[in-house]
Amino acid sequence: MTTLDQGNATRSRILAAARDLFAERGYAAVSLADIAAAVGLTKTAVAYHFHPKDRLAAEIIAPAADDLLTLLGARFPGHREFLRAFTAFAVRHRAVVRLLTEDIGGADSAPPGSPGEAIREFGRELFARLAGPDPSPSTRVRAWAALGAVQSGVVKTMDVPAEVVEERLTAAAVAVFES
Amino acid sequence: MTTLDQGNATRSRILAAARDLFAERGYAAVSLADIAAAVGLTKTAVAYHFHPKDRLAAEIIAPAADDLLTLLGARFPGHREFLRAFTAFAVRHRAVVRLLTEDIGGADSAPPGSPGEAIREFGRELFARLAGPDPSPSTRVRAWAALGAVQSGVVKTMDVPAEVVEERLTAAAVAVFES
DNA sequence: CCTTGTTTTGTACGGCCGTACAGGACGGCC
DNA sequence: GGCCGTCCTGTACGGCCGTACAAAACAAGG
Repeated sequence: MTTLDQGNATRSRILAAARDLFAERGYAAVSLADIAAAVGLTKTAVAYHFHPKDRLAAEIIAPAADDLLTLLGARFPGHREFLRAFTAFAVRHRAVVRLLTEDIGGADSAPPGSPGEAIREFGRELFARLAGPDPSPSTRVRAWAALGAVQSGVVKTMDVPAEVVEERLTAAAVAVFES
Repeated sequence: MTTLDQGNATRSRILAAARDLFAERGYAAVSLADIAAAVGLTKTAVAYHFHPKDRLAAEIIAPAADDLLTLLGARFPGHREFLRAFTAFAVRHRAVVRLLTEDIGGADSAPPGSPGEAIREFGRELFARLAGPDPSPSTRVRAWAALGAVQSGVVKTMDVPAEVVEERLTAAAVAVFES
């Protein structure tokens, strides 16, 4: 805390820029140089603050991951309440939802122990929570469709007010799962 | 056609292997070496047949892109018929749907003229077709949710019989859009 | 047999990535 | 003043990517 925490400010700036870039291009498609250019630094400076690159993703995702963890830990009377809670979560963290679903968890080449491993676990757990144990093929399709509807609806409508998105998507998710 | 079209056979093998690898890992995450290893060749041999790498994606996508084009060219009495046709399309080409939606079209860094450019155009056109001209925020959310439901439902249930998926997903998509 | 064209290999290059390391600039503290 | 920790830069390395190019197998046709 020597230099009046000025470094901590740039840390936040890096974090914000990285979050935006990841949201629109995806994790793997954004290099340290890209982030550095967005903040006006060199890639080495970015690497100095976040070591290794995974820490960037981890730190950006952290709050969302916590929320998701409590969501998975809670119990719900039925699928409606669960879908309501999940949609609220997705809307609240819509800037990072793409990271949690597509990017990092997408490739199955993720080495064990990496953040991608935990994230794919999240996705499967979410599905299992919604579909229940030993789901039928039809239920599996419905569950994935419901999750996909929420994810797509959240990611593609960043400019729409959160309340509108949340309301519409809870209705949509429930409609899918009960179709 | 000198060597009895034996080369054309390996061409197909490469194509099939690449399609599978792309489907499970994504386009950018699969290298020529990976494909070559899957077919038992060197990456140079693969590069000989498909030059440059884009051609692989283009050739794999081609039939689906044609179908999509006719889908976009056709006229439908209402959104139900359109969603039914779109779901049928997605199920029929479910091995490459991921390529058309996530991977190539995902990054906005796609240089003009590349296949990614056309694919993102497809996605926007699809959305515009469903949402109609000058859609309200609510309609936008519903439209993206419906498309996302179909995509997710198709990609995540590769092992489920096509008829089941198609039937369930048309119902789901309609339910979303009418929610 | 010998040439021809296709297919596959081996080797090598340039580019971008994430990372390591040494050093410089700057403020706080003795 | 000297010293130290923080922040940032410059340079460089190794790795993987897609690609280019020369040369080797190889079947087919003269």
